[in-house]
Amino acid sequence: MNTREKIMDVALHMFSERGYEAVSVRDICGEVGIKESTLYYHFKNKKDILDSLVEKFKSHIDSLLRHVDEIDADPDSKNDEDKSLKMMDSYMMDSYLFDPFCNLMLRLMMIEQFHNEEMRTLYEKTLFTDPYEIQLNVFKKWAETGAFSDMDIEMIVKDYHSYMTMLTFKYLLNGELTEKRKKAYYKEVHEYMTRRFSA
Amino acid sequence: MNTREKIMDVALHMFSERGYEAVSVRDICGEVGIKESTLYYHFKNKKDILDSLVEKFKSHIDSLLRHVDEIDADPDSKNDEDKSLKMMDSYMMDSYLFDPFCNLMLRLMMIEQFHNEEMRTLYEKTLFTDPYEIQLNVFKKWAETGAFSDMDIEMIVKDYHSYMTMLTFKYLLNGELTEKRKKAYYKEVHEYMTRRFSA
Amino acid sequence: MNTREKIMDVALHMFSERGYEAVSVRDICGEVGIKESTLYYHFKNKKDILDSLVEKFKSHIDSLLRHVDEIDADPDSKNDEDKSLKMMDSYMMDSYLFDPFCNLMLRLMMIEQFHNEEMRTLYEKTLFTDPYEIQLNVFKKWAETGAFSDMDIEMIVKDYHSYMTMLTFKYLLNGELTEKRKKAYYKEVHEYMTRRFSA
Amino acid sequence: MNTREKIMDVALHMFSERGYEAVSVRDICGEVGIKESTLYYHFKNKKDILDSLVEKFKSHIDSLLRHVDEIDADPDSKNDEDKSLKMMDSYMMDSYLFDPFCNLMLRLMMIEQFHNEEMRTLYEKTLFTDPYEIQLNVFKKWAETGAFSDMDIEMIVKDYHSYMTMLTFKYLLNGELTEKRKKAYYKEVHEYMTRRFSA
DNA sequence: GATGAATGAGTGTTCATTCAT
DNA sequence: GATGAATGAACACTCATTCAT
Repeated sequence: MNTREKIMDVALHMFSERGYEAVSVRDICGEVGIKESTLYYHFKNKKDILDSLVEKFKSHIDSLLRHVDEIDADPDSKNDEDKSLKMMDSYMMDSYLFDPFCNLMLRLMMIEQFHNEEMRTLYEKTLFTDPYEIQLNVFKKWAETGAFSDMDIEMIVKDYHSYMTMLTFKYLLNGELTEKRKKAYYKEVHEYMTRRFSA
Repeated sequence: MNTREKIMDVALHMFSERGYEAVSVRDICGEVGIKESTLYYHFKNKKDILDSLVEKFKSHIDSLLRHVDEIDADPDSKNDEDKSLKMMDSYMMDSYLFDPFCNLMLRLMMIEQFHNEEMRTLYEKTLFTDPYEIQLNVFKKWAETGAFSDMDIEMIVKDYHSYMTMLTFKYLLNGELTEKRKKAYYKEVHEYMTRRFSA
Repeated sequence: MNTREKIMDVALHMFSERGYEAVSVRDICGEVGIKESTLYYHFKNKKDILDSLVEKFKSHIDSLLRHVDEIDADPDSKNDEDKSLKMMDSYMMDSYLFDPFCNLMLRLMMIEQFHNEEMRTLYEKTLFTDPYEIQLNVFKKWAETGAFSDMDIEMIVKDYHSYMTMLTFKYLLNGELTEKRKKAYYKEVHEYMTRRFSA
Repeated sequence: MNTREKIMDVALHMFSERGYEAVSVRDICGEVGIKESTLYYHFKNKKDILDSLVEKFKSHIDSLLRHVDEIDADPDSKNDEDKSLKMMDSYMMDSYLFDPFCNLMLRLMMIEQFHNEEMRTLYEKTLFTDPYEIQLNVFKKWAETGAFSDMDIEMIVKDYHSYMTMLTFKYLLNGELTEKRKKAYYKEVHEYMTRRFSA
């Protein structure tokens, strides 16, 4: 990890805990182990660090969304209930929420959304709009296997989406992201899946 | 509204939008229309404003929880499906979330919870623990009318709780709390209630 | 002299010697004997000090120009060659150029005029336009005594004006304004006056 | 123009507009199109750029003064009133004042003279002492043609000198050196020459 | 109740300069 | 010849706070 990456890493950890404004350039540099003047060789100003993080996050989720489409298009996944479930889990958990970078970005967005229009847009898209869209697609594929009728899909997805969203806020965007919290989240997800879709 | 109350009001609006640290004593005084030295007549220091807000919030929700118990204990509400539903609505909407003071406090807690233990505790209690507890009680009372079997209650409450929580984050703790967002929230609540509990 | 006036005084001395940009707020405060934060109680920012100086200078020369008009209108000064001469001297020396505040402001304007439109306008007005105008008026009054024909006035004033301007730049806006330089200026003025207008 | 010359050229333009201290090494390099570290290959430090400019200026005026002497010594120019006039014009206009390099150096000296002894010495010499000396010599040569008596020379030169000095400050060391200003200067010079010396 | 004046510590940022490559 | 990366010192300015009035 070069200096520029180190700065972004440290900054994200601090921003996502205390908020952008409350973190000083001094704080970041102290943790990275460089002088403040050095930071300004790598970034135009403090805002530029935030912008770079947002840019990185955007390309992260772009490649993620592309990846999700590819999985959907995978012929092997058809007629396979299990795979669909795994896709959904893995989509939510591994990529958006469990990935350290994305998880911290989501926290940062939660903090900043109240006074930063760009952050709010991204926050809504990332936590509400995109997940619902993806989940809807997954369930539609699943329905093609005859698992449930088309008529029920919207309701099923809405329930599923709200349950996952609640768990996300409760376990993954709250306190530190410990293994314990991840497990608790994982356990509740599977309880829900079993209750609703197995048997 | 006297000066002390004005300070708290202005501070809350600013804190809940930009976070405690990012708001300066200067900002608050400028908006209130007093000199900074005057603020220190009314509050020991900046932290004291935050503490006073938290104290006010705590007594707010205490009286609220007492109020909820009273309603539950109201003999007229028994055997009355409709009233139970209204209680639930009114609990969520009028008190916790629609009340301007509480809504702003919840936003502040969302922002501060990541680095302030006291705020996190309050945040979890107010948005996850307490609501679930209350909702569980309401559904238990409702079940006594024979509306649904005891076995289903936990699942029903969990689904209900997650749906309301998701809607809260999506509509009431996101952007400015406009009438439009309130209406959208209200509409989705009623759609859910109808789908699940009527007929 | 209160703190605000002290700041302006010290700032002017420094600005007029090293230029506005080259003088730091630290420099000024160090000389005044206050902390930098105190300066910002009295002035909005560094530029505000400069603006206040310019404002003070403008009202200075405004009252000066009014004063000059009054002298012109003084009935006792008519038909009195000597008085006219003294008026001219006193106008140039006592007010614009010898007055410590104005002299330093002129130096500051000399320095800043090359990159500051407002300063350039003031510089041209104060050193070229206004003096010529005043001198022309004085000579016109003088001509009414029959001292010289109307036809010659323009030439006489132009010569006089250029001589005084040169002496100003050579003696009063060059190096420190010492008594020695004042005397040298004074001497050359009188040599010129004698050569041109006596006998 | 090689890099070293480019740096000096850009630096002079900036120094003469905003003053030495107010111009940063960054500013210069940005305009030249090199990195700051590169500048230190060509110059020891920032001061070295200024010193090099001063050195260049000194050799400029040295060769200029030699050139003036040569013209004086030119046998063809004797007994030729017109040529004398042209000499004077060309001395003032073409060399010292109209030449872009010298003009900018004079501006820089005007700015720096108040706090830099070396600059002040050069400023006085270049704008007051040398011109007067040269003008005196020119008029002496001219007087040898019988154009005017020796007794008047000093007065004539003083008047001429002060007029030219005033015009220099008014037109050539004020604002940007545009063609318009050059023309205005030129016109006033010729008006003066005609008024004083023709017919 | 409120304010004018002050302050030490801290804010983000720019400065001229160095040095290995 | 030129640059990428770094730095200590300085920059203008804001911070929460104090205290006499």
